[in-house]
Amino acid sequence: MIDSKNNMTSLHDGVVEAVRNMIFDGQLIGGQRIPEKLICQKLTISRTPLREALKVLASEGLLTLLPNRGARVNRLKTKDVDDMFLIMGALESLAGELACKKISSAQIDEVRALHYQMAANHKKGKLINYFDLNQRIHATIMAATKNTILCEIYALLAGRIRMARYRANFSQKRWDQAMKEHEEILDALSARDSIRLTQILSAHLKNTCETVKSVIKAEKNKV
Amino acid sequence: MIDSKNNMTSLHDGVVEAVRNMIFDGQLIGGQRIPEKLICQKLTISRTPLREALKVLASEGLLTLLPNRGARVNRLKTKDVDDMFLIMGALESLAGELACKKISSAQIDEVRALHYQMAANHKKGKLINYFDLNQRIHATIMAATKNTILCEIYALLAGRIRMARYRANFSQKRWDQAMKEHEEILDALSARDSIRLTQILSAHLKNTCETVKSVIKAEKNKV
DNA sequence: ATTTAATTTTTTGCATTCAAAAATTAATGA
DNA sequence: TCATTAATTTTTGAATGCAAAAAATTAAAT
Repeated sequence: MIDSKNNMTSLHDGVVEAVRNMIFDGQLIGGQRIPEKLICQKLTISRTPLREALKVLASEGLLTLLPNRGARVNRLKTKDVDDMFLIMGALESLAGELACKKISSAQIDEVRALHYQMAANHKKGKLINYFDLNQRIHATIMAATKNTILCEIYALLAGRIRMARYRANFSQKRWDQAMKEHEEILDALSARDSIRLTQILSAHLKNTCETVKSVIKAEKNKV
Repeated sequence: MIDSKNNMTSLHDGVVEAVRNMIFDGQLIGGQRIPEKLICQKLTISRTPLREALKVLASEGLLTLLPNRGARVNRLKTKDVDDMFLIMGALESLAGELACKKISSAQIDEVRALHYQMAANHKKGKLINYFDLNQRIHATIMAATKNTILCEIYALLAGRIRMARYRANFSQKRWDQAMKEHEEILDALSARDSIRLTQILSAHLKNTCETVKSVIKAEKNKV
C-alpha cells in the first residue's frame, strides 16, 4: 500500500511519500482540505503517522496547517512561481557549471538515455511520461554536481512546481520548443560546455515558467 | 515555557522552534542522540508533539532519524559546509541583485541600524550578540527581495550553518575583517550598487565559510 | 576474568483515547 | 420562510497505552 517493497524502514517516510504523490498526481487539489480520516483509511494507518507527515509536508511548503481546522493543500500562486523560478534559475546556473566540471561519461550516457526516452514520449504525445522523464533529466544533471544539498533544495522547489505541472496541457508548439531546448541541453552537457549549458538552461527555465503560469491562469478562469 | 507569549497558535510550532534553538545554542550537540523523554519533561509536553517536531527538523536537515533508535543531531561535515556555501553564494548573489532593485529607504535604514548595533557588539567583543545581529542583517537583505521562498530557503541553510557557528571563536583579526566587509556591504546597499554588493557578499561569504570550516576542524581535533 | 547468554529495563513506533474546537444539523421564534 | 440559537456530530490536538525493538544489566560458562 504505502511501500510495496519489502524492507520498509519507517512508516513515516512512506506516508510522506504517499501523501506527496497524492498531491502531485492531483488526488489532492490546491485549496482543498485534507480529510485525515479518509487518508488514514486509504493508507490503512492511524492518525499519528499521518499527522507527522502533514507537518513535514507543511514545512516543505506543499500544505498549510490551520490551527484547529486541519491541513489544506497550498494553491500555487503566480507570485510563488515567479519567486521559485528566480531561485531555480540561480540554482540551475550553479548546477550547470558544477555539472560540466564533474559529470562522468557514464552520467552523460544516463542523461542521453533519458533524453531519448523522453523524445519517444514526446513523439507519442504521452505528456505524463514526458514530464516524468523531464524531471529525471534535470535531477540527474543536479546529481552530477555531487552537491547533495543542492539536489535536495532543487527537488523541493521542483516538487512545489509539480503541483500545477501535471495538469498542464501546453500547446504542441511549446512542447516542440521545449523538446528542442532539451536537445541543446544534451549537446552542451555532452560537450561539457558550461557557458552554453547555463544559457540554454536559463532559457528553458523561462519557458517552463511561462507554461506553468499559464496553467495557473487557465485554472483560475475555470473556477 | 515553549511560547511564553499568550496567543500560542499551535503547540507543534512552538516545539519545533524550541528544539531548533536547543540545537543552535548547543544544548543538543552534533552526533548526540536526542532523549525524547528528557526533552518532553523539559518542555512539559507529551511525546506526540515532540516526535512531530523531530520529523520536521529531520526534513530540514538538522537531525537524522534512525529507525528504532531515535533522532541524532547531525554533525556538520566540511563537505556539507562547502556544498551549502556554494548554494548560499548563488542565493546571495540573486538576493543582492533583487535587493538593490527593490529595497526601500526605510529598509536600508533598518539594515544600517542593525549594522551599528553589530559594530557596537564587535567593539565590546560580544560574539553571540554579534552573530545574532549579523544573521539579522543578512535576513533583512533577503527580506528586501520580497521573495518569500528565497528567504525561507536561505534561512534553512543559515540554520544548518548556525549549528557550528555558535561555537566559533575566530581570531580578532578575522572578526575585524568581517566587520570591515560588513561596512562595505552597507555602503553598496545604500548606493543600491548591485554589482559591488554581490561582489562583496561573495567575498564575505567565502571568509565566513573558511571560518566555519576551521571551527569544525578544531572540534574534530578535540574529539 | 572475560566472553556469551539470558533477563530486565528503557526506548521507540504507532494505535488508541479523550477533551476541546469546529462543523453540521435540528429546533425555535419572528 | 428565514434567520438564530441550541443540540449533535465530526474533526482536531495532544496525552496515554501497548507491543516490538534496542540497550543495559545480570547470570552463567568457559
